[in-house]
Amino acid sequence: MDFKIQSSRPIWQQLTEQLRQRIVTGAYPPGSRFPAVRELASEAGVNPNTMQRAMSQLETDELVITNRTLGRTVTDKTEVLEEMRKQMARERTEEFFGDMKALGYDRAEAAEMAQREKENDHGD
Amino acid sequence: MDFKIQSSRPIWQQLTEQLRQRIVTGAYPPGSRFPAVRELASEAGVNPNTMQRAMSQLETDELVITNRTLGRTVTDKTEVLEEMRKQMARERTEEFFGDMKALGYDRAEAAEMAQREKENDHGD
DNA sequence: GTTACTGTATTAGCAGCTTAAGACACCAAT
DNA sequence: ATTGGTGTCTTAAGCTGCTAATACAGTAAC
Repeated sequence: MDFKIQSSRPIWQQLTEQLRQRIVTGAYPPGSRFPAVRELASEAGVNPNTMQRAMSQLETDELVITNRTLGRTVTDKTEVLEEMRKQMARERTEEFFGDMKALGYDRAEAAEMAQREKENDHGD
Repeated sequence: MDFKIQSSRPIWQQLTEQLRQRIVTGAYPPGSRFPAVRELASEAGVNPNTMQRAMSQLETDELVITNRTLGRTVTDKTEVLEEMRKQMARERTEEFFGDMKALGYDRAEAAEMAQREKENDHGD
């Protein structure tokens, strides 16, 4: 799974979001070693400074623990991870309702649309 | 309904989106006079140049017609408006599925989550 | 003709994001 | 002791977005 960057938003914010997703979905297993700044910067094709800024946010979320000279480790508190994952899903869903409301669809109509569209295979 | 601006994205893009939403939902009725650049800039609290940039996008969408010195008019093609509204709704729904997929939810689980969350009243 | 309102264009300056190129302190392995 | 890998910090440069202030051309009302 590559990093997907679009130009309209700050890169470091997009990287933070996608790193968060990788962690809560187990792409970087709980308790395991987290990749180095320079390594992920190379993978994403961005400057190490930019990746550094993205990573520093993960600490605030308590998703990683930083040992100044030893690298980072993914948290091993699986309850925190699962709770964060559910919370992010709820936020996305509320954003969806909010966007649909701006288009004139109430919550029931929005949910119905999701039910209808889920069948249409938009496989990448 | 006020304009809602967040700092992380270009203001003119956010304004364009919200103007589009207003038009397709009939907040500015089909065929009616569209507000002036300086007027909407004042309402949104942004520079006229920024609002100008946002409005110029609406012309590409054929949602407004610009008469160089007479102001702008909302299109009277209601079929275009309704089709655009449905298209925007489908796009939002697909974005929702995409975001949820990144969190480990397939399309069925995402739709189910929308069904479950739609009852919770998050009234503003 | 004068006034007031349109959209549009120009110039300048400021702030934030990103990159580039380093440098430093700390730790582990050899 | 040396080497290599950590996170972190600094400085400079370039780009884009946004604001501010101003100007211009066309139209309508009087």
